[in-house]
Amino acid sequence: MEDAAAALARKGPPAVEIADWIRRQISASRFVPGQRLVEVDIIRQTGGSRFKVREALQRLAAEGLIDIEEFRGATVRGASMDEVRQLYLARAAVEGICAADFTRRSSAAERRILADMTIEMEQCPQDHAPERFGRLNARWHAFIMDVSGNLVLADMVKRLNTPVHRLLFGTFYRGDRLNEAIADHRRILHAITAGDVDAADAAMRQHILNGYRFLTGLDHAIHEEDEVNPV
Amino acid sequence: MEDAAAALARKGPPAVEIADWIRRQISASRFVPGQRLVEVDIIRQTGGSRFKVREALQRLAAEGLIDIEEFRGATVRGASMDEVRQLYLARAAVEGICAADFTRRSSAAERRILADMTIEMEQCPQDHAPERFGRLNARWHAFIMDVSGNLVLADMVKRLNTPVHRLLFGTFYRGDRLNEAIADHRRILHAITAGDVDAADAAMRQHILNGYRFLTGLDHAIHEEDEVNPV
DNA sequence: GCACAGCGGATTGTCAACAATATTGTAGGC
DNA sequence: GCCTACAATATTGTTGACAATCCGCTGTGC
Repeated sequence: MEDAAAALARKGPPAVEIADWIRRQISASRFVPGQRLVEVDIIRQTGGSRFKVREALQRLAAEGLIDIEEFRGATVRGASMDEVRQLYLARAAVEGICAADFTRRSSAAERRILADMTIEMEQCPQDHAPERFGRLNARWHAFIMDVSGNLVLADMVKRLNTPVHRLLFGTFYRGDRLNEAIADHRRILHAITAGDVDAADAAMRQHILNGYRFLTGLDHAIHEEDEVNPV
Repeated sequence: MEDAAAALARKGPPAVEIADWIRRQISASRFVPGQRLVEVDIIRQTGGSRFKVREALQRLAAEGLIDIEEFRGATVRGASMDEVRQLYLARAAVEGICAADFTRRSSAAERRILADMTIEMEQCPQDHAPERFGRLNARWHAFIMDVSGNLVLADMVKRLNTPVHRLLFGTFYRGDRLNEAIADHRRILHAITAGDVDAADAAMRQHILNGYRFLTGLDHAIHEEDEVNPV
C-alpha cells in the first residue's frame, strides 16, 4: 500500500501548498510587487499541474495578495503608502483585541513562556542580532494570537502581515527600533501579568502604531500614493 | 463593434461574479451550512463554464466561506457558537476603528447624511418594520466604513459579516433589539458629532458587542461548539 | 430481517489540445 | 532617428474527454 508521501510525489503538491509557496516567495521578496507570475514558471518550480497552479493563484487573488487581469495573468500587488497605513491600523485593532484575550485566558505557564521569550529578545540588541529579533518577534506575536484562542483574528493578522512582512523586518535593522520595540513588549507583558485587560489592549495597539510611525518616519520623502517596494 | 454586455453574454460571467452570486445565496440563506454546492447546478444557474465555477469556489474557500474536500466538492461552512463570538469580537475591533476614522475625516455634509439616516431608522419600531431597519442598518454601517476611507478594513468587515448576515437580521425581529440598537446609534452619532474620536470608537465597539450579547442571550440552550444554522 | 460485498450512477479531479489575447520584435515610411 | 503597422511569439482562457472517487442501491447469504 502506498503511503501519503508516495501519493504526493505521484500527484504533485495540492493547490494550498502551491499558494503557500508563492506566499513565501512574496514574503521573502523573491517575488516583488509588479512582477508577473507566469504559470509555466511556477509549474516548473513547484512541480504542480497547471490547473492546480491556477487554483492557487485564484486563492491568492481572493486574499488580495495578487491581481489577476484577463489574458495578462497574475502580478504581485504592491501596497501604496496609504494602504500600508490601513494595514497597520487594522493590525493595531486586531492584535489589541488578542492581547486582551490573552490576558483573560492565558494560564500561568503560558504567561511564563511569554515572559521568557520577552527576556530572550532583550538580548538581541547587544548581540547585534536584528535578524534573530525579527524571528523571535514573529513568534512572540504569534504566541499571543494562539493563546488568545481566536482563530478568526489570528488568520486575519496573518493575512494582513504578508504584504508588509519585509517592510516590518527591515525596520529592525535601523536606529533605535529594537529598543523601542523591547520597551513596548515589556509594557505589554506588564499589563498582561497584572491582569489588566484594557491596558494590554492599549499597549499592544500603541506598539503596532509605533511600528508604523517608525516605518513612515524613515522615508519621509514617500508620498501618500507612492508604491512601496518592500525590498 | 461589440459592447461589454454582448461580450459578457457570449463569454459568460467571470469567476468574480460567480463568487459574488454564491456569496449572495449564502447571505440570504438560500444556501445553508452543510449544503453541498454541486458544480453542475451552479453552472446551470449562473451560466458560467465549469472552469470558472471552480475558480469561484476556490476563491470562496480562501475566504473561509466554504470547505472543499477532495472528491466530495464544496460545502457551505457553518459557524460554531465560538466562532460567531470570534467574528463579533473582530467586527467590534474593526468597526470601532472605522468609527474613529469617520470622526476624524468626515465632512459636515457626511455627518449630516449619517444623522438623517439615524433619524430615519428611529421611525422603524413604531412602523413595525424590522426588515426595513435591517436594510437601513446595513447602509448605516456601510456608510461609516466608506467615509472612514479604509478599504482594507471595509473589505474585512464585509468578509466577517457574510457568515452571520442572517443571524444579524434575525435579531431585529425580536424583543427590544431595535430600541437598543437605536440608542446605540444615537450614542455613536453623538460622539461623532462632538468630534470625540475615542468615544466614537468605544461606542461602536459597545454597539457590536451588544448585538452579540443579544444574539447569545436569545438561545441560551446553545452550547459552545454547537453548529449554528442561520435560518 | 439483517449484514455485507459488489455494482452503477453521480460527482469531482486531471489532462491535453486548441482558441483568444497580449507582448515583443521588426520592417518600412516619414 | 522615431513612430506606426504588422507579424511572430509567449501567455492565458476555454473546452471536452477521460480517470478517480464517493455514495446509495441491490441482491445474496445467513
